[in-house]
Amino acid sequence: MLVLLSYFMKASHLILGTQRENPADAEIISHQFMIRAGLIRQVSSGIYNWLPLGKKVLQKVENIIRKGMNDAGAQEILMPMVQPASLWEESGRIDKYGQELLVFFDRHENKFCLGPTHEEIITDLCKNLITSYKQLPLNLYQIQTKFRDEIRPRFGVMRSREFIMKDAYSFDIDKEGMDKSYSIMKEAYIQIFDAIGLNYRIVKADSGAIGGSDSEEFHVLADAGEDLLAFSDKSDYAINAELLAEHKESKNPASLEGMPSPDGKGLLKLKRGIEVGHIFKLGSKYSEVLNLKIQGEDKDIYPEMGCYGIGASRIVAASIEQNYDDKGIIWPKSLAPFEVAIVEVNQKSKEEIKRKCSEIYQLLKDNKIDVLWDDRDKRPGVKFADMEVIGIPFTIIIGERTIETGEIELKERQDEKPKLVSHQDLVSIIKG
RNA sequence: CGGGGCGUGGCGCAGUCUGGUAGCGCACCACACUGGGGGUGUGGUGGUCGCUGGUUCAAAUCCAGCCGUCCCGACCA
Repeated sequence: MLVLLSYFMKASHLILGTQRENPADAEIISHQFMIRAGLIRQVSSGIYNWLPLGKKVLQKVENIIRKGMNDAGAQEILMPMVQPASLWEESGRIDKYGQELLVFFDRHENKFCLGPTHEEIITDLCKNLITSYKQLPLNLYQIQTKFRDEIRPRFGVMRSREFIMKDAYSFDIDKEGMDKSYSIMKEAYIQIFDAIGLNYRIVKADSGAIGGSDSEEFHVLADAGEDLLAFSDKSDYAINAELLAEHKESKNPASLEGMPSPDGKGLLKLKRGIEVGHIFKLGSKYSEVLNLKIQGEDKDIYPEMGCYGIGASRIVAASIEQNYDDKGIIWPKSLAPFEVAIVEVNQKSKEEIKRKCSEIYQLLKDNKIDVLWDDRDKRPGVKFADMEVIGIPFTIIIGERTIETGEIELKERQDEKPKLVSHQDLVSIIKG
């Protein structure tokens, strides 16, 4: 019996955690809907619990990233969240990161910090792991919780202190190799963000505190974005507006609108974006300062490194900022916590309704479709509203109206009314 | 760190000015009705009013200090 219950993904057994009212302290859309749809609950400023539905979405993001990285030849590892501060002293970044680095002491009075990023750890790891140039090129990545003690965390998981990030690090014998690793990662990122299915852009970026030369950012376009991006209306020139403003000296980014594009083609247009990915060429900065030296063909070399981040938890919020309506979240199919919901209407009056739900549920399961069966003893309006705020792409409605006809009512998230489809077509329509 | 809010059951709020038995809506539990867009009724559960100290016969309410949290700014991915 227990096996049977857990096998069925029924709403009556699932912690949905939906709320009818907006929490008072959530300002932006994604934060409001993430709480109302039962994805997250706040623990402390910039620190969140991920509830079952939120965790499911997050896992979908992670798996798309994982596949893209593996396909590109990167190897997954897991590094510790707790790092000895001595490594940060060695790299000289303990001061540069400053208060954003959360420092503490263990019982032996040794100084540690919570990892905001892992250049130090991975470089140190490779000192023992990589001994010959023949092992290069190499790309190692992890998907893990990061902690940055933000001055002002805000907007839910958009700018939180604790967040889930994929970070990858490449090692090459020379600059040409690094350039190649960088382009492979850029290509992998394009595949990953295409697979997620959000509207995004790649822009030139500032390499900031991470250091290094070339760097590009991947932005999900959304009005709530914290970054301003500048595009040429005639070419594919695109840059983080803040960086361009710096080059132009003391211009504020918003004033760039309508100015000539620096590549000489067309005029600049501005759009807001949420940074969800960032790729850097680091060079030998970290390998030198942390003394990662490996044997080359004829002499020792410091590997040329690159690092590549994707904000997994931020993507969840960014997706919502880009796709929502007054009823709630609208997920792309790639991220939806369930692909389809079955809403059981008027369930008490007829035994056939329950039987029909069970039959459809089984059909979908057999076709590997991720389905939620809303079997709760609630009024239809409540169920519809919940499925809509959660943002499930399809809803199948099973009730007295169609129980006799054999047809199935299928409603897409953004449609007002359901369509009647045949039993045979159901699976192919949902699979799209 | 500067400026501005807010802290009262899980959520949204009233009550604070003017001290006198902690309230409302939603959610939750039970029963009945209801049953295709957040339904109705009856009866319930649940709160040291952020914390500490002070004033007072009496403090959610007045005073002081502290803490938490949100927004704007500086900063940052």
